[in-house]
Amino acid sequence: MSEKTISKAVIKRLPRYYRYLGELRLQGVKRISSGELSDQMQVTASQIRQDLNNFGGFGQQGYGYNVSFLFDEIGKILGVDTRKNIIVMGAGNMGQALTKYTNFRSYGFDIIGIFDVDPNLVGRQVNGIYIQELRDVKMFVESHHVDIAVLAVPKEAANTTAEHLVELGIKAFWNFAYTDLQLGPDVVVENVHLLDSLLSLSYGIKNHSNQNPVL
Amino acid sequence: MSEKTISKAVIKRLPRYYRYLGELRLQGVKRISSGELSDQMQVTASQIRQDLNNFGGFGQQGYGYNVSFLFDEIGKILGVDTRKNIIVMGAGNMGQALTKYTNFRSYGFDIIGIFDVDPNLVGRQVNGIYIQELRDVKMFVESHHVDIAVLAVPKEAANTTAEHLVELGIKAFWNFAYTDLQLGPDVVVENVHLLDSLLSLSYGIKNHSNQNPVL
DNA sequence: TAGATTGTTAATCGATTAACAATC
DNA sequence: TAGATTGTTAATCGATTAACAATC
Repeated sequence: MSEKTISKAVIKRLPRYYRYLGELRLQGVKRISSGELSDQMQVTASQIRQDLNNFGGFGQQGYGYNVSFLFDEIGKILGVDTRKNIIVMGAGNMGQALTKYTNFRSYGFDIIGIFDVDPNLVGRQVNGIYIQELRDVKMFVESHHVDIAVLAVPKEAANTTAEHLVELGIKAFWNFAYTDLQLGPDVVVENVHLLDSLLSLSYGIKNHSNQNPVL
Repeated sequence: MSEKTISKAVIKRLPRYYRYLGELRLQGVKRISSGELSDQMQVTASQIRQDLNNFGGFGQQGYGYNVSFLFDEIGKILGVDTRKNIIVMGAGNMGQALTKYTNFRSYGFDIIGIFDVDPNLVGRQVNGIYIQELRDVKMFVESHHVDIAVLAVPKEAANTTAEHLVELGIKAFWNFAYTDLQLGPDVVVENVHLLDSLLSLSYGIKNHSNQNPVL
Protein backbone atom coordinates (compact mmCIF):
# COMPACT_ATOMS: atom_id res chain seq x y z
CA MET A 1 0.00 0.00 0.00
CA SER A 2 1.38 3.35 -0.93
CA GLU A 3 -1.20 5.48 0.83
CA LYS A 4 -0.60 6.43 4.40
CA THR A 5 -3.02 4.81 6.76
CA ILE A 6 -5.80 6.95 8.12
CA SER A 7 -6.36 7.01 11.84
CA LYS A 8 -9.42 5.33 13.26
CA ALA A 9 -10.57 8.58 14.81
CA VAL A 10 -10.77 10.18 11.36
CA ILE A 11 -12.67 7.24 9.87
CA LYS A 12 -15.19 7.33 12.68
CA ARG A 13 -15.89 10.97 11.90
CA LEU A 14 -16.43 10.50 8.17
CA PRO A 15 -20.00 9.14 8.40
CA ARG A 16 -20.99 12.19 10.40
CA TYR A 17 -19.59 14.55 7.78
CA TYR A 18 -21.43 12.50 5.21
CA ARG A 19 -24.70 12.85 7.09
CA TYR A 20 -24.41 16.61 7.52
CA LEU A 21 -23.43 17.14 3.90
CA GLY A 22 -26.33 14.96 2.77
CA GLU A 23 -28.74 17.13 4.72
CA LEU A 24 -27.21 20.33 3.42
CA ARG A 25 -27.52 18.99 -0.11
CA LEU A 26 -31.18 18.18 0.45
CA GLN A 27 -31.68 21.72 1.73
CA GLY A 28 -30.27 22.97 -1.53
CA VAL A 29 -27.08 24.40 -0.08
CA LYS A 30 -24.46 24.54 -2.83
CA ARG A 31 -21.30 25.48 -0.99
CA ILE A 32 -20.06 25.56 2.56
CA SER A 33 -16.88 26.68 4.26
CA SER A 34 -15.14 24.73 6.99
CA GLY A 35 -16.09 27.60 9.32
CA GLU A 36 -19.80 27.30 8.65
CA LEU A 37 -19.70 23.50 8.90
CA SER A 38 -17.75 23.89 12.11
CA ASP A 39 -20.61 25.92 13.60
CA GLN A 40 -23.20 23.35 12.62
CA MET A 41 -21.29 20.23 13.60
CA GLN A 42 -19.62 21.58 16.73
CA VAL A 43 -16.14 20.53 15.71
CA THR A 44 -13.29 22.86 14.88
CA ALA A 45 -12.87 24.11 11.35
CA SER A 46 -9.27 23.05 11.61
CA GLN A 47 -10.26 19.48 12.28
CA ILE A 48 -12.61 19.43 9.33
CA ARG A 49 -9.89 20.66 6.97
CA GLN A 50 -7.32 18.26 8.42
CA ASP A 51 -9.70 15.32 8.17
CA LEU A 52 -10.67 16.00 4.59
CA ASN A 53 -7.10 16.60 3.51
CA ASN A 54 -6.23 13.06 4.46
CA PHE A 55 -8.07 12.08 1.29
CA GLY A 56 -7.31 14.97 -1.02
CA GLY A 57 -7.95 18.63 -1.62
CA PHE A 58 -11.69 18.75 -2.00
CA GLY A 59 -12.06 22.45 -1.44
CA GLN A 60 -11.09 25.64 -3.14
CA GLN A 61 -9.38 28.62 -1.55
CA GLY A 62 -11.60 31.61 -1.09
CA TYR A 63 -14.69 29.53 -1.90
CA GLY A 64 -15.01 26.61 0.46
CA TYR A 65 -16.37 23.20 -0.44
CA ASN A 66 -18.95 22.26 -3.02
CA VAL A 67 -21.52 20.41 -0.94
CA SER A 68 -22.66 17.97 -3.57
CA PHE A 69 -19.14 17.17 -4.74
CA LEU A 70 -17.82 16.67 -1.22
CA PHE A 71 -20.81 14.50 -0.34
CA ASP A 72 -20.09 12.26 -3.30
CA GLU A 73 -16.37 12.10 -2.57
CA ILE A 74 -16.92 11.07 1.06
CA GLY A 75 -19.45 8.56 -0.22
CA LYS A 76 -16.77 7.03 -2.41
CA ILE A 77 -14.30 6.94 0.47
CA LEU A 78 -16.88 5.12 2.57
CA GLY A 79 -17.61 2.74 -0.27
CA VAL A 80 -21.22 3.78 -0.71
CA ASP A 81 -20.65 4.02 -4.47
CA THR A 82 -20.69 0.21 -4.79
CA ARG A 83 -23.62 -1.76 -3.46
CA LYS A 84 -22.96 -4.33 -0.75
CA ASN A 85 -24.77 -7.59 -0.15
CA ILE A 86 -25.43 -8.54 3.43
CA ILE A 87 -26.54 -11.72 5.13
CA VAL A 88 -27.92 -11.74 8.64
CA MET A 89 -26.96 -14.59 10.92
CA GLY A 90 -29.58 -15.07 13.59
CA ALA A 91 -33.28 -14.24 13.25
CA GLY A 92 -33.89 -13.22 16.84
CA ASN A 93 -34.98 -9.76 17.94
CA MET A 94 -31.96 -7.96 16.64
CA GLY A 95 -31.56 -9.95 13.43
CA GLN A 96 -35.16 -9.37 12.50
CA ALA A 97 -35.11 -5.70 13.46
CA LEU A 98 -32.05 -5.06 11.31
CA THR A 99 -33.57 -6.96 8.41
CA LYS A 100 -36.72 -4.89 8.66
CA TYR A 101 -34.83 -1.64 8.83
CA THR A 102 -35.05 -0.64 5.19
CA ASN A 103 -33.01 2.52 5.43
CA PHE A 104 -29.70 0.74 4.95
CA ARG A 105 -30.82 -0.07 1.41
CA SER A 106 -30.79 3.59 0.41
CA TYR A 107 -27.11 3.73 1.31
CA GLY A 108 -26.28 0.78 -0.90
CA PHE A 109 -26.63 -2.09 1.55
CA ASP A 110 -28.91 -4.94 0.50
CA ILE A 111 -29.87 -7.66 2.94
CA ILE A 112 -30.24 -10.73 0.76
CA GLY A 113 -30.46 -13.55 3.30
CA ILE A 114 -31.26 -14.33 6.90
CA PHE A 115 -30.41 -17.53 8.71
CA ASP A 116 -31.24 -19.23 11.98
CA VAL A 117 -30.94 -22.63 13.64
CA ASP A 118 -34.40 -22.51 15.17
CA PRO A 119 -36.75 -24.69 13.06
CA ASN A 120 -39.69 -22.63 14.30
CA LEU A 121 -38.26 -19.58 12.60
CA VAL A 122 -37.07 -21.20 9.40
CA GLY A 123 -39.51 -20.60 6.57
CA ARG A 124 -41.00 -17.45 8.03
CA GLN A 125 -40.58 -14.21 6.18
CA VAL A 126 -38.88 -11.08 7.46
CA ASN A 127 -39.35 -8.08 5.26
CA GLY A 128 -40.00 -10.36 2.30
CA ILE A 129 -36.96 -12.55 2.93
CA TYR A 130 -37.38 -16.16 3.97
CA ILE A 131 -35.48 -17.28 7.04
CA GLN A 132 -33.26 -20.16 6.02
CA GLU A 133 -31.60 -22.98 7.89
CA LEU A 134 -28.18 -22.09 9.19
CA ARG A 135 -26.73 -25.17 7.53
CA ASP A 136 -27.80 -23.83 4.15
CA VAL A 137 -25.60 -20.78 4.45
CA LYS A 138 -22.70 -22.51 2.69
CA MET A 139 -24.72 -23.15 -0.42
CA PHE A 140 -26.09 -19.63 -0.28
CA VAL A 141 -22.72 -17.97 0.01
CA GLU A 142 -21.33 -20.09 -2.81
CA SER A 143 -24.13 -19.02 -5.11
CA HIS A 144 -24.42 -15.37 -4.08
CA HIS A 145 -21.92 -12.60 -3.69
CA VAL A 146 -21.88 -11.68 0.00
CA ASP A 147 -19.88 -8.70 1.25
CA ILE A 148 -20.88 -8.49 4.88
CA ALA A 149 -22.28 -10.85 7.49
CA VAL A 150 -24.26 -9.49 10.41
CA LEU A 151 -23.73 -11.51 13.55
CA ALA A 152 -26.96 -11.42 15.55
CA VAL A 153 -26.51 -14.83 17.17
CA PRO A 154 -26.00 -15.58 20.87
CA LYS A 155 -22.50 -14.68 21.98
CA GLU A 156 -21.58 -18.34 22.53
CA ALA A 157 -22.22 -19.04 18.85
CA ALA A 158 -20.68 -15.88 17.43
CA ASN A 159 -17.08 -16.87 16.97
CA THR A 160 -17.82 -20.32 15.52
CA THR A 161 -20.33 -18.83 13.13
CA ALA A 162 -17.87 -16.18 12.04
CA GLU A 163 -15.04 -18.66 11.55
CA HIS A 164 -17.28 -20.78 9.38
CA LEU A 165 -18.14 -17.78 7.24
CA VAL A 166 -14.51 -16.74 6.99
CA GLU A 167 -13.79 -20.17 5.52
CA LEU A 168 -16.51 -19.46 2.98
CA GLY A 169 -14.69 -16.28 2.04
CA ILE A 170 -16.56 -13.60 3.96
CA LYS A 171 -14.21 -10.95 5.24
CA ALA A 172 -16.41 -8.36 6.93
CA PHE A 173 -18.54 -8.75 10.03
CA TRP A 174 -20.98 -6.45 11.70
CA ASN A 175 -20.97 -7.97 15.14
CA PHE A 176 -23.91 -7.50 17.50
CA ALA A 177 -22.96 -10.43 19.71
CA TYR A 178 -21.54 -9.36 23.04
CA THR A 179 -18.11 -10.86 22.58
CA ASP A 180 -14.84 -9.95 20.90
CA LEU A 181 -14.33 -12.06 17.81
CA GLN A 182 -11.00 -13.77 17.30
CA LEU A 183 -10.51 -13.79 13.56
CA GLY A 184 -7.60 -13.39 11.19
CA PRO A 185 -5.91 -10.10 10.37
CA ASP A 186 -7.47 -9.85 6.91
CA VAL A 187 -10.97 -9.89 8.37
CA VAL A 188 -12.71 -6.63 9.26
CA VAL A 189 -14.95 -6.53 12.31
CA GLU A 190 -17.16 -3.70 13.45
CA ASN A 191 -18.65 -4.27 16.87
CA VAL A 192 -21.98 -2.94 18.07
CA HIS A 193 -21.93 -3.70 21.75
CA LEU A 194 -25.18 -2.22 22.94
CA LEU A 195 -24.62 -3.02 26.57
CA ASP A 196 -21.31 -1.15 26.50
CA SER A 197 -23.16 1.83 25.15
CA LEU A 198 -25.87 1.59 27.79
CA LEU A 199 -23.30 1.20 30.56
CA SER A 200 -21.41 4.28 29.51
CA LEU A 201 -24.71 6.17 29.53
CA SER A 202 -25.29 4.81 33.01
CA TYR A 203 -21.89 6.15 34.04
CA GLY A 204 -22.82 9.51 32.56
CA ILE A 205 -25.97 9.73 34.68
CA LYS A 206 -23.98 9.81 37.88
CA ASN A 207 -21.42 12.18 36.52
CA HIS A 208 -23.63 14.45 34.47
CA SER A 209 -21.42 17.46 34.26
CA ASN A 210 -21.44 19.28 30.96
CA GLN A 211 -20.04 16.41 28.98
CA ASN A 212 -21.03 16.24 25.35
CA PRO A 213 -22.32 13.08 23.74
CA VAL A 214 -19.73 10.84 22.18
CA LEU A 215 -20.40 11.49 18.55
CA MET B 1 -17.07 18.56 41.98
CA SER B 2 -13.85 17.73 43.67
CA GLU B 3 -12.95 14.67 41.59
CA LYS B 4 -10.96 15.17 38.45
CA THR B 5 -12.93 14.39 35.34
CA ILE B 6 -12.23 11.11 33.62
CA SER B 7 -11.54 11.13 29.93
CA LYS B 8 -14.14 9.73 27.59
CA ALA B 9 -11.68 7.18 26.26
CA VAL B 10 -11.32 5.68 29.71
CA ILE B 11 -15.07 5.54 30.30
CA LYS B 12 -15.60 3.80 26.99
CA ARG B 13 -13.15 1.09 28.04
CA LEU B 14 -14.74 0.41 31.43
CA PRO B 15 -17.62 -1.75 30.16
CA ARG B 16 -15.13 -3.97 28.39
CA TYR B 17 -13.10 -4.48 31.57
CA TYR B 18 -16.38 -5.19 33.31
CA ARG B 19 -17.29 -7.83 30.74
CA TYR B 20 -13.94 -9.62 30.90
CA LEU B 21 -13.91 -9.58 34.69
CA GLY B 22 -17.45 -10.92 34.77
CA GLU B 23 -16.42 -13.83 32.60
CA LEU B 24 -13.32 -14.52 34.65
CA ARG B 25 -15.45 -14.51 37.77
CA LEU B 26 -17.86 -17.00 36.23
CA GLN B 27 -14.90 -19.19 35.35
CA GLY B 28 -13.95 -19.17 39.00
CA VAL B 29 -10.78 -17.12 38.57
CA LYS B 30 -10.01 -15.43 41.88
CA ARG B 31 -7.16 -13.10 41.02
CA ILE B 32 -5.58 -11.64 37.92
CA SER B 33 -2.59 -9.42 37.21
CA SER B 34 -2.63 -6.54 34.78
CA GLY B 35 -0.19 -8.59 32.69
CA GLU B 36 -2.53 -11.57 32.37
CA LEU B 37 -5.53 -9.36 31.67
CA SER B 38 -3.41 -7.54 29.11
CA ASP B 39 -2.84 -10.81 27.24
CA GLN B 40 -6.52 -11.64 27.20
CA MET B 41 -7.85 -8.23 26.31
CA GLN B 42 -5.13 -7.18 23.92
CA VAL B 43 -4.47 -3.89 25.60
CA THR B 44 -1.30 -2.93 27.41
CA ALA B 45 -0.92 -3.74 31.07
CA SER B 46 0.13 -0.16 31.57
CA GLN B 47 -3.15 1.10 30.21
CA ILE B 48 -5.13 -1.23 32.47
CA ARG B 49 -3.31 0.03 35.54
CA GLN B 50 -3.62 3.66 34.47
CA ASP B 51 -7.32 3.30 33.74
CA LEU B 52 -8.12 1.63 37.03
CA ASN B 53 -6.08 4.09 39.03
CA ASN B 54 -8.32 6.89 37.86
CA PHE B 55 -10.83 5.51 40.32
CA GLY B 56 -8.63 4.21 43.10
CA GLY B 57 -6.11 1.58 44.01
CA PHE B 58 -8.04 -1.63 43.46
CA GLY B 59 -5.02 -3.90 43.32
CA GLN B 60 -2.31 -5.09 45.62
CA GLN B 61 1.40 -5.08 44.92
CA GLY B 62 2.83 -8.52 44.34
CA TYR B 63 -0.64 -10.02 44.07
CA GLY B 64 -2.64 -8.35 41.33
CA TYR B 65 -6.36 -7.73 41.40
CA ASN B 66 -9.09 -9.66 43.12
CA VAL B 67 -11.43 -10.48 40.24
CA SER B 68 -14.66 -10.43 42.17
CA PHE B 69 -13.80 -7.25 44.03
CA LEU B 70 -12.67 -5.42 40.92
CA PHE B 71 -15.78 -6.55 39.04
CA ASP B 72 -17.98 -5.12 41.77
CA GLU B 73 -16.02 -1.88 41.95
CA ILE B 74 -16.27 -1.27 38.21
CA GLY B 75 -19.94 -2.13 38.46
CA LYS B 76 -20.36 0.62 41.03
CA ILE B 77 -18.46 3.09 38.88
CA LEU B 78 -20.77 2.25 35.97
CA GLY B 79 -23.81 2.60 38.20
CA VAL B 80 -24.89 -1.01 37.88
CA ASP B 81 -25.35 -1.19 41.65
CA THR B 82 -28.57 0.83 41.45
CA ARG B 83 -31.38 -0.32 39.17
CA LYS B 84 -32.49 2.01 36.39
CA ASN B 85 -35.95 2.40 34.94
CA ILE B 86 -36.18 2.87 31.21
CA ILE B 87 -38.95 3.94 28.88
CA VAL B 88 -38.80 3.28 25.17
CA MET B 89 -40.08 5.96 22.83
CA GLY B 90 -41.17 4.42 19.54
CA ALA B 91 -42.46 0.86 19.09
CA GLY B 92 -41.04 0.27 15.62
CA ASN B 93 -38.47 -2.38 14.75
CA MET B 94 -35.77 -1.06 17.00
CA GLY B 95 -37.98 -0.06 19.89
CA GLN B 96 -39.59 -3.48 19.98
CA ALA B 97 -36.30 -5.33 19.58
CA LEU B 98 -34.74 -3.46 22.47
CA THR B 99 -37.81 -4.05 24.63
CA LYS B 100 -37.65 -7.76 23.90
CA TYR B 101 -33.97 -7.95 24.65
CA THR B 102 -34.16 -9.19 28.22
CA ASN B 103 -30.45 -9.21 28.91
CA PHE B 104 -30.34 -5.56 29.94
CA ARG B 105 -32.45 -6.51 32.94
CA SER B 106 -29.69 -8.65 34.39
CA TYR B 107 -27.46 -5.58 34.45
CA GLY B 108 -30.01 -3.57 36.39
CA PHE B 109 -31.95 -1.94 33.58
CA ASP B 110 -35.72 -2.38 33.64
CA ILE B 111 -37.85 -1.34 30.70
CA ILE B 112 -41.09 -0.26 32.30
CA GLY B 113 -42.90 1.46 29.44
CA ILE B 114 -43.06 1.72 25.67
CA PHE B 115 -44.82 4.44 23.71
CA ASP B 116 -45.85 5.12 20.13
CA VAL B 117 -48.07 7.48 18.16
CA ASP B 118 -49.37 4.76 15.83
CA PRO B 119 -52.89 3.74 16.99
CA ASN B 120 -52.38 0.34 15.34
CA LEU B 121 -49.55 -0.39 17.76
CA VAL B 122 -51.08 1.05 20.91
CA GLY B 123 -52.54 -1.68 23.10
CA ARG B 124 -50.35 -4.44 21.75
CA GLN B 125 -47.91 -6.13 24.05
CA VAL B 126 -44.16 -6.28 23.67
CA ASN B 127 -42.47 -8.63 26.07
CA GLY B 128 -45.39 -8.29 28.45
CA ILE B 129 -45.49 -4.50 28.29
CA TYR B 130 -48.44 -2.70 26.72
CA ILE B 131 -47.62 -0.12 24.08
CA GLN B 132 -49.11 3.17 25.23
CA GLU B 133 -50.11 6.33 23.47
CA LEU B 134 -47.32 8.85 23.19
CA ARG B 135 -49.54 11.51 24.73
CA ASP B 136 -49.82 9.43 27.89
CA VAL B 137 -46.09 9.61 28.56
CA LYS B 138 -46.47 12.72 30.72
CA MET B 139 -48.79 10.97 33.12
CA PHE B 140 -46.58 7.92 33.13
CA VAL B 141 -43.41 9.83 33.90
CA GLU B 142 -45.13 11.76 36.65
CA SER B 143 -46.26 8.55 38.32
CA HIS B 144 -43.15 6.43 37.75
CA HIS B 145 -39.48 7.02 38.36
CA VAL B 146 -37.80 7.06 34.97
CA ASP B 147 -34.01 7.24 34.65
CA ILE B 148 -33.46 6.77 30.94
CA ALA B 149 -35.46 7.27 27.77
CA VAL B 150 -34.64 5.28 24.67
CA LEU B 151 -35.26 7.26 21.51
CA ALA B 152 -36.35 4.84 18.82
CA VAL B 153 -38.51 7.28 16.92
CA PRO B 154 -37.96 8.63 13.39
CA LYS B 155 -35.14 11.17 13.31
CA GLU B 156 -37.57 14.00 12.51
CA ALA B 157 -39.38 13.37 15.80
CA ALA B 158 -36.35 12.70 17.97
CA ASN B 159 -35.44 16.16 19.16
CA THR B 160 -39.00 17.24 19.90
CA THR B 161 -39.65 14.02 21.78
CA ALA B 162 -36.49 14.44 23.79
CA GLU B 163 -37.21 18.09 24.63
CA HIS B 164 -40.63 17.12 25.88
CA LEU B 165 -39.13 14.46 28.11
CA VAL B 166 -36.49 16.86 29.40
CA GLU B 167 -39.31 19.13 30.53
CA LEU B 168 -40.74 16.16 32.39
CA GLY B 169 -37.42 15.77 34.17
CA ILE B 170 -35.68 13.03 32.21
CA LYS B 171 -31.99 13.67 31.93
CA ALA B 172 -30.55 10.65 30.11
CA PHE B 173 -31.20 9.54 26.55
CA TRP B 174 -30.12 6.48 24.63
CA ASN B 175 -30.55 7.81 21.14
CA PHE B 176 -31.06 5.43 18.22
CA ALA B 177 -32.45 8.13 15.93
CA TYR B 178 -30.02 9.16 13.23
CA THR B 179 -29.61 12.74 14.32
CA ASP B 180 -27.62 14.72 16.86
CA LEU B 181 -29.85 15.88 19.66
CA GLN B 182 -29.69 19.49 20.76
CA LEU B 183 -30.38 19.39 24.46
CA GLY B 184 -29.17 21.25 27.50
CA PRO B 185 -25.79 20.73 29.15
CA ASP B 186 -27.22 18.85 32.13
CA VAL B 187 -28.68 16.17 29.86
CA VAL B 188 -26.66 13.05 29.01
CA VAL B 189 -26.96 11.57 25.53
CA GLU B 190 -25.48 8.35 24.28
CA ASN B 191 -25.87 7.90 20.55
CA VAL B 192 -26.18 4.58 18.75
CA HIS B 193 -25.88 5.54 15.14
CA LEU B 194 -26.02 2.20 13.39
CA LEU B 195 -25.50 3.60 9.93
CA ASP B 196 -22.29 5.29 11.06
CA SER B 197 -21.12 1.93 12.31
CA LEU B 198 -22.06 0.19 9.07
CA LEU B 199 -20.38 2.89 6.99
CA SER B 200 -17.13 2.60 8.87
CA LEU B 201 -17.27 -1.15 8.31
CA SER B 202 -17.82 -0.41 4.64
CA TYR B 203 -14.70 1.78 4.66
CA GLY B 204 -12.79 -1.03 6.30
CA ILE B 205 -13.69 -3.46 3.54
CA LYS B 206 -11.83 -1.42 0.97
CA ASN B 207 -8.90 -0.82 3.22
CA HIS B 208 -8.68 -4.14 5.00
CA SER B 209 -5.11 -4.00 6.11
CA ASN B 210 -4.42 -5.43 9.54
CA GLN B 211 -6.57 -2.96 11.40
CA ASN B 212 -8.11 -4.15 14.60
CA PRO B 213 -11.77 -3.74 15.39
CA VAL B 214 -12.74 -0.59 17.21
CA LEU B 215 -13.49 -1.97 20.62
C1' DT C 1 -7.35 43.45 -7.14
C1' DA C 2 -8.92 42.55 -2.31
C1' DG C 3 -11.18 39.28 0.51
C1' DA C 4 -12.00 34.85 1.75
C1' DT C 5 -10.81 30.36 2.71
C1' DT C 6 -8.24 26.43 1.84
C1' DG C 7 -4.12 23.32 2.43
C1' DT C 8 -0.43 22.54 5.33
C1' DT C 9 3.16 23.31 8.69
C1' DA C 10 4.06 24.24 13.43
C1' DA C 11 2.55 24.31 18.31
C1' DT C 12 -0.15 22.43 21.76
C1' DC C 13 -2.55 19.29 24.09
C1' DG C 14 -3.89 14.79 25.70
C1' DA C 15 -3.51 9.94 25.78
C1' DT C 16 -0.67 5.91 25.76
C1' DT C 17 3.36 3.48 26.95
C1' DA C 18 7.57 2.74 29.50
C1' DA C 19 10.04 2.61 33.62
C1' DC C 20 10.75 1.99 38.30
C1' DA C 21 10.29 2.88 43.21
C1' DA C 22 6.97 1.39 46.64
C1' DT C 23 5.12 -2.44 48.87
C1' DC C 24 2.58 -6.57 49.48
C1' DT D 1 13.18 -12.35 52.85
C1' DA D 2 12.87 -12.50 47.70
C1' DG D 3 9.78 -12.19 43.96
C1' DA D 4 6.00 -10.23 41.96
C1' DT D 5 3.19 -6.68 40.71
C1' DT D 6 1.03 -2.50 41.66
C1' DG D 7 0.71 2.67 41.70
C1' DT D 8 2.66 6.52 39.69
C1' DT D 9 5.97 9.51 37.48
C1' DA D 10 8.37 10.39 33.26
C1' DA D 11 8.86 9.74 28.22
C1' DT D 12 6.78 9.04 23.99
C1' DC D 13 3.54 9.11 20.77
C1' DG D 14 -0.45 10.71 18.30
C1' DA D 15 -4.26 13.71 17.66
C1' DT D 16 -6.11 18.28 17.84
C1' DT D 17 -5.75 23.10 17.35
C1' DA D 18 -3.59 27.29 15.83
C1' DA D 19 -1.40 29.95 12.48
C1' DC D 20 -0.38 31.48 8.07
C1' DA D 21 1.30 31.26 3.36
C1' DA D 22 -0.76 29.83 -0.96
C1' DT D 23 -4.32 30.77 -4.06
C1' DC D 24 -8.88 31.03 -5.82
